[in-house]
Amino acid sequence: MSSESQQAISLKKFTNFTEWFDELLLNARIADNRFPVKGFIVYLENGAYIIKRVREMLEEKLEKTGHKLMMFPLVTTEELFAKEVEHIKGFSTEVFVIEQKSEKGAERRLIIRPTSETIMYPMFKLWIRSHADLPLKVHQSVNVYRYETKATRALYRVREIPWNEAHTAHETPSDAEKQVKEAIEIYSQVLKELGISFLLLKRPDFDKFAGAVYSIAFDSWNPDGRVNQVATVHNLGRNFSKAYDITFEKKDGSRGYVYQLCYGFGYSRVLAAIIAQHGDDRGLVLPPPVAPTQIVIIPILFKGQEKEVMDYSRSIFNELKDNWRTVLDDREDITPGEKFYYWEMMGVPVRVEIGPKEILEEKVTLNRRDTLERIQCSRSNLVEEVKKLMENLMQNLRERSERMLYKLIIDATTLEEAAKAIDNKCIARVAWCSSIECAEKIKEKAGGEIRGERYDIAEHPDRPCIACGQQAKTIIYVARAY
RNA sequence: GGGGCCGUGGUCUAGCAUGGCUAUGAUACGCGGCUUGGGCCCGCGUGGUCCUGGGUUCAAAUCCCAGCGGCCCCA
Repeated sequence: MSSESQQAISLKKFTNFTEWFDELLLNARIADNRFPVKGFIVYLENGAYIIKRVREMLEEKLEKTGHKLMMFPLVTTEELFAKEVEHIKGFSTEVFVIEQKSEKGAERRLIIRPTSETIMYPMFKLWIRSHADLPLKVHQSVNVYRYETKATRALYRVREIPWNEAHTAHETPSDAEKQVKEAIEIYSQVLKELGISFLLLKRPDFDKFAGAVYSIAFDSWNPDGRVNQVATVHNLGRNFSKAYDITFEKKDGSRGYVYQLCYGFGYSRVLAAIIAQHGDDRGLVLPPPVAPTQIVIIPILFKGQEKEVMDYSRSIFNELKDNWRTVLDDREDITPGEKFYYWEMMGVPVRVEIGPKEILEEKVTLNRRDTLERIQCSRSNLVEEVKKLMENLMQNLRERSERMLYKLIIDATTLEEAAKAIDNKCIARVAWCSSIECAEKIKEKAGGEIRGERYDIAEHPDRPCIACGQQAKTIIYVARAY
């Protein structure tokens, strides 16, 4: 299929993203945003299923690399929360607080986690005694709570955030550096298996995680041009271990503070990225690994041949159901055409159509959701064909999304060009001298935020700073963001 | 943080400017019939705190104020 016709299919997604997305969330049973508290949403069966699958994919990789699953409390205290100065500065305005009054009138305030450093690290202090206890790697998939002051947005900016957070402690800076690489590899793998393309960016200093030495972020592209931060990896250095007094005895008998990392993977934002990057104007297009239904069988029932078609459909169903999540849509009150539209909305990767023609020729007709192509397939090698088709579809989703990412990146040499690119829902790639003054100027004139420089590859500036014209130090990406 | 637009059966929507009839239509849903290779058609039926609260008025979905919620723009 040509890129022009692919574009045509996805017109509304690009021209009116918000409406397209919000309608789809409800129609495709992903989430219901009508819960009466701002920023809190209900995950419907398909959204909840996809998140569950993503969680399984991620947790499997975390546990294979030695991260232990634990479950920490929801709350911390004001005292614990305040220990790391930068951290409390970054989060104090957006925490939810439980005010608790005892019968005697004593008051106590508990902080609901906006992230779990201040909950885990007091425990790390108890657990870590010597180098033999290191590295310590733990993770949990939980909701965290942030009182967003900006407008909230279903999946993208919520106040109850489902994510996985991992926290590690290490002996040396180089061990910590290695851990950064491992974390990035794990997240990259999961996103790759979902076909989500992203920019791996080192955030500028002024935008790093509160309390981190530096922050790496995964920014996925979005049809409306606003990048979607789906995951982050933070090297905390010894900022937290000093605040929480997490020390260990080294091999030489001396004591030192541990080096720490924390990294998080946002399930609702990854769900949003799956929908936004792969979906088209007919609805969801789901990567097979996470699709609640991977194959739907639509019998085409002509009068007088109902039994033959249903029998054939059932036997095809039996051949497929052990390998894939398969549904036989035998509803009798709606037409096949209506079923086609319905299951396309739901993003089912492969549709099998079975009518009198297929029975006559011992075939089935397959229809792939990504390109909407029909493929004839003989019954004898059905399972093999479907397997190939699923792999092919997954690869196409991945490549298609990546092509779009690179299409959206526009090199800009002037602030006007950058502003134009961002206005056109693109990501501007510009040279920057690294000064705060120029960062502010870029934000003001170009209308986007500095998201950072590439972490996965080294990009050397071949032109002066876009804002001041002086020697540039780095190539950065500028975009609007969620 | 500042500004703007908006809120009507499950969903989308007309009505609101200029207050006044049983709140419009589509879709969805239920029952029956007819059909079935891309949303078919016919009949009958169900479904409403017009976001919430207060105010103005003989009378409020409509005008005013506040709150809640959604969307957009700016910082």
